[in-house]
Formats: sequence, C-alpha cells, structure tokens
Amino acid sequence: MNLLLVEDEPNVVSVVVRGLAAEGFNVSVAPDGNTGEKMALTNHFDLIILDIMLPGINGLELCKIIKKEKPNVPIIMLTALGSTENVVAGLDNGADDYLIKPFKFAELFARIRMLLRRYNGSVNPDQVINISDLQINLTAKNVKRGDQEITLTATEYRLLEFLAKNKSKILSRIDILENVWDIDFNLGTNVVDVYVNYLRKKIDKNSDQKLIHTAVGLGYVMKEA
Amino acid sequence: MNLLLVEDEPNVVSVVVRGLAAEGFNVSVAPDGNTGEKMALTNHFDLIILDIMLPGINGLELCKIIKKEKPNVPIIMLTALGSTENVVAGLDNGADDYLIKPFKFAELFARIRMLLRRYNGSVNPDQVINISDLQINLTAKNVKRGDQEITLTATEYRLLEFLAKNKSKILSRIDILENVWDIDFNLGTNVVDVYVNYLRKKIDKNSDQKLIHTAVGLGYVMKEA
DNA sequence: TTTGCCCTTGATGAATTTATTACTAGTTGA
DNA sequence: TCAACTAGTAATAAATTCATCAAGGGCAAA
Repeated sequence: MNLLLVEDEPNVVSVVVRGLAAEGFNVSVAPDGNTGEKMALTNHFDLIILDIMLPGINGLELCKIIKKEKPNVPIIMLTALGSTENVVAGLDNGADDYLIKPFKFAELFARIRMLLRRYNGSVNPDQVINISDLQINLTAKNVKRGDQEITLTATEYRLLEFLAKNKSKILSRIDILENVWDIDFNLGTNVVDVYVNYLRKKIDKNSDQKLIHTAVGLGYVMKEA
Repeated sequence: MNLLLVEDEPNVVSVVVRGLAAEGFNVSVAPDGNTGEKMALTNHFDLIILDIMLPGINGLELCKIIKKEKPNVPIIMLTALGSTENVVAGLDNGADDYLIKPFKFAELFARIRMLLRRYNGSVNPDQVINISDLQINLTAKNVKRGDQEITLTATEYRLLEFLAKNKSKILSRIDILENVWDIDFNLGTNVVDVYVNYLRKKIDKNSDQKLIHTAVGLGYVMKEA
C-alpha cells in the first residue's frame, strides 16, 4: 500500500511516517503543496493525507485538483484545532475525512483502515511496480518514466513486466524466451536482444540512470544501480 | 430527512436538535440505549448519531446491533475527549464516523452532509463522469460531447460506461466482453471491435481530441491524451 | 405480420507489430 | 594486442492485428 503524506511540519511527518511504516505501509512525503501535486498526479497512491496549511498550494486547493484527476483515491485532511470552516470546505472539496491536530496516531490509523476498506470494496487498487522513477501499472498496463508516459507494444510490455517482476535477478535469454515468448527450444534466435534494445530505446535512452543492464555471458537484469 | 440522536446529556441534545432543525432536518431523540435500539430498528432513519456513554446498552453495542440489521444507515459516534480506544472500536464496529466532544456544530453538520452524500444520492446531484469535454451522466444515462447531445444504443452505452469508469486503464477485449457482454468464452468474435468503431463514430469523429485509443495487441483505453 | 432498429458475423485491405537476417560494435582472455 | 566470442543495431520480410463495410438474424413495437 502506497500512501502520500503532504505535510511541512517535521515532527508530524516523523510520527506519521514511522507509525505507518510499522504497520507495513509505504509512505512518500511531500514537504509542500506543489511537490504534493506533482507526486499525487504522476504516481499511484492508495490514499493521500493532506495538511491544509502548506507552503505552495494549500491543502484545500490540492484536494480539489487531485479529486478532479483521480476521484478514486481517498483523501484525509489534517487541520489545526479550531479552524472548523476549513473542515467544512475540505469535505465539500471532495475530501473523504479529516483529523484535527494534534491527533493520536491510533485515530489516524483507524481512519485510514476505514477508508481503504470502503474504497477497496468497490474498486480494487491498482497493482503498481516502481523502480527508480519508472512506474509500471500492472492493472492499467501503462508505463511512465518520471512523468513521461511511455507507449509500448504488447511484446515490449510483456518483456518489461517480466524484467520488473524479477527486479535485481539476472535472467538468462532462455528464462526470458520461456516466459515472454513461450518457447523453450529454438535457440537460434536473438529476439531477446532485439527487444531489449527496443525497450532500452523507450525507457533508458533519455535518462541518466539506466535500469536495464547486461550481464555479459549470463543475460539481463533490471535494477536501479 | 429523519435523523435519530441517541444521547442522554440534555445540553448536547438541545444544541444538536436546534441546530439540525434549523438546517431542515427532522430529529428524533432517544435518551438511553434501549430506547435507541427500539427506535432505530422499528423506524426509518436516514442517519443515526450515537453517544458512546449511555444508560442501558452502550453506544458501541448499539452500533453493532444497528449495523447488523440495517447496514445502509450511516452512523456517527460521539465520544468524550481522550477515549481514543473507543473511537477505534467504534469504527471497527461499523460506525462511519465519529466526533470528539466537545465539538462545534458546523463540524457535525459537515460530517452529516458528507455521510448522506456518500450513502445516498438524495443530497447530491446526479453521478457524472467527465472526460475532457465528454460528459456521461450515469444517473440519467445520457451523453454529451461539448454541448452536443449524443444518442447511443443500449450496448454502445454500456461499452462507453465501462471504458469511462476505467479511464486510463488498458482493457483487453476479454475484459470488455466479460463486463459488457457477459460472456467469458466464445473468443472468436469481433463484436468489441465493431462496437468500438460505432462509439468512435459517435464520440470521436467530430472532435480533434480523440478519447478512445487502441493499444495494439493489448486492447482499448479511454483517456484524454 | 411487417417494419425498423439493434446486434452480430465474416471478409477485406491497411496498418502495425514481430521475427529474422546481416552487419557493426563491444568485451574478454590468452 | 589480437582473435574469438558476445551484444547491439538497422533494415526488411513475415505475420498479426485492426478498422471498416456490408449483409443477415433477432426482437420489439406498430
């Protein structure tokens, strides 16, 4: 489960991130509204926690923007004690819930569970693989590098998915042929090389950080380093 | 709108009843858990507000009982400051929301609106999907592109709705066949292609911005870009 | 029953994707 | 360093996959 926390106060961030990590969530943090917007729109999150008072775009605006683009991502707003008007505005902007600071962690966690339960009932969350700034949405079958959408052909996609699912494992050409092409004999071919080449052109060409690596004599690996 | 308030503290009752009446709600009050149970189960309410500390059955128990019998009635719990454990328990018992006393009336009202909106179209308008200048009214089942009304046949509409609900997801022909045509075998057909073609003629033909895209070898997607 | 619309099927050529080949570039180890 | 091997690339031929059309069947309303 990937969560996004948009919050500038370091102690809130620290408490929430540690608490949620302990519960098995993967938490990304944006320190201001603009970063939050970029992250929320370019990456996949299962739930977003927004502070209202933020540098850059404020939480209410951000809530509206996100809900417009991604109506199926639940949002929890955080607000300072006493600013009830904000709460009302937040809920009217599409927020699903809110908490008043200071809040207890158990309370936040209970609300997160409630929202995930509610949303998952109807639409199940997308399955997503992230490797560095490469994002593969297995459910939607689309691929992004940074915020650049990448169009792949069917075979290219199958190859990428196989490499990504086996991140950091060296895969021999035979492994790849068996899993992506469904052939376990006929080794007089270099399709794999050719398709790895195609993938590199689409995925690694415009980036300094190469993700597809050659293990000479062994095969190929997909990894960050 | 009929609301039920189960609460024994007279001043809370007074504030809430007067406030909600002013907003046009019809509020019934039960002063203890047993009365609350009887009223909740025998009458129709659109929403129930439950104090946790109550004479008779306590609010948590009552919540569980009501949710078992009438899972579609939203419930807001009221709890005293500092008893976070109760909150967690309440949400796990099926409560939809909670408020910590003392609370501001505006906050209660915002949460009531949120819940009513979520549970039932009664407070909110029709459910509408907008993709670029295409507008699909799921309630009225009509479709507009720009301000041009578009007439679709039943199957065309079902297909469009499915594509739109899965905006940006690549949907395989099989996905589409299963969800729009209810068949999961018989794959020797090209109905999907033909109907996508029909839809394109009605929706994309007269617009520069195409919304239905083909992902060769994978299926079709509906998206802006 | 007939009419008219809606749905489905099959066929066609066009477009795109895939596989192969042949060649060049790069790497390894004696 | 040089051969021998391994990997990368471009061009092209083969194979899929798609868009579109036209025709026939089914069903409901007149």
